[in-house]
Amino acid sequence: MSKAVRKRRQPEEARLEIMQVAQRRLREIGIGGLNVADVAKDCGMSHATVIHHFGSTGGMRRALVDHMTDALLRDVIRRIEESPVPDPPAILQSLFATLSEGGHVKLIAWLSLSGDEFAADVHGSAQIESLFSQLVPVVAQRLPAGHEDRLLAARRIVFLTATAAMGYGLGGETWAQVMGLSADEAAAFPAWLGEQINRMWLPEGNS
Amino acid sequence: MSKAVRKRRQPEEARLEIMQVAQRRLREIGIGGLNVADVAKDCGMSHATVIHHFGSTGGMRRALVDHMTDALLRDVIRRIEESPVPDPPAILQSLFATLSEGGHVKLIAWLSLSGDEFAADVHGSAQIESLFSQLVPVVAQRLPAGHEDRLLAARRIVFLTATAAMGYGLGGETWAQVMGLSADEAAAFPAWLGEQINRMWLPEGNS
DNA sequence: AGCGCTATCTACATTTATGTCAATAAAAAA
DNA sequence: TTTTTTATTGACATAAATGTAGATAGCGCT
Repeated sequence: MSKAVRKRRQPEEARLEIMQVAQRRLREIGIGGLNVADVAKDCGMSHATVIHHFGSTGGMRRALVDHMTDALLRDVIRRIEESPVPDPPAILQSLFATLSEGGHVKLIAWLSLSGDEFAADVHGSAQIESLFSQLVPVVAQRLPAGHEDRLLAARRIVFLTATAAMGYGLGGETWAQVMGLSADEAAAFPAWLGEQINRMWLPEGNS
Repeated sequence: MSKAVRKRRQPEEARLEIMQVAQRRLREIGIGGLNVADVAKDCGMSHATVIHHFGSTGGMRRALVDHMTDALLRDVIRRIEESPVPDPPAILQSLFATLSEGGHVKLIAWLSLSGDEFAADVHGSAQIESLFSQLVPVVAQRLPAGHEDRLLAARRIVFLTATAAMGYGLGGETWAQVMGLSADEAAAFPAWLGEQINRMWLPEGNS
């Protein structure tokens, strides 16, 4: 056995690479892919190095939750901010697209299946709360006077968008297949949902 | 150490008890709760017994996927069948409630995070496909002529109900909190969604 | 060039999880 | 009762994952 050539990184670099590899493995392999040995191998380093940087396997996983939470947050914020300012339909479509994207849904699913393992880790909620507290009024402004409580209605619309996006990202293909939607039709679902939400901007009544 | 008093069960009984305990552990502890040693301890038996009945840890987990898939299927079918026959809103509310319920969402999340581990295990899809192929027309019949393709619209409505339910069950509380919905308001979300879907039965147009 | 720091490595130790086996006991059958 | 069957068990064996420690080598600094 010849001695391995060492690739020495800056600590931040190494941590980042490990996080990226781990995230990819969570997406492609699942939770079973998150052991130090295999993550390290994928990074081309020894598992001792991973432990050096994160202290333990649990440390690595907690760091990954943080990393992915930050990424989710950043994506939501970025996609919302770069959309034309007062255009709720576009904003909601962005939100849907962002949340249903593979990696983010895996994070949510992982958290929901991890018991209390990462209980204290939903930090950043302050940031995202302030984001939504800005977003909700924008949506509310477009609602007609017919709604008795426009703020509540806006919250519900955003909430619907978020839940549908997560469900869509989680088991969308499977359920689409089961209930007879073609792949194309399933892919068109977000746009259709957008239209339906648009209809909520119309006055209520006329049964 | 006194010898343990053995409780001898019928094999079916033992398997069922193990499945129930494992299912509860998946709900309450997460994937980490699905090792033979701890499941066995919760059942009050030795881990060798669990292996005797399922062959291996993987065997136990595969059996659990089957067990929970069957339960999901049974619940969906039962709740739909016991609702007043041609009442789409009630049926969709039932579907939502069933799918968003804790245990079932955990199954879906687990499958989505398990890579190919249970690839060949979505059996029963024949049953559930036939179920939805009956359900969709019932929904479609209530749609107004305004819809160019009522069957497609019905599929989308059912699909929306299913995806929203899963997202709601998966991360509902968290997102509700983040976007400023009170617990009560979040709990009222399914009913609100039902109303919105009802509005889809109204004629389109009048922008 | 020489020095210090530390990221990285290999090799080992430890812990945890899984799987095996022969003995045993509970229940059914004879 | 005796026999047969097999669910159950404890003790052991093995495998897999995690963690530890000392040595080393890459890189910045002087």
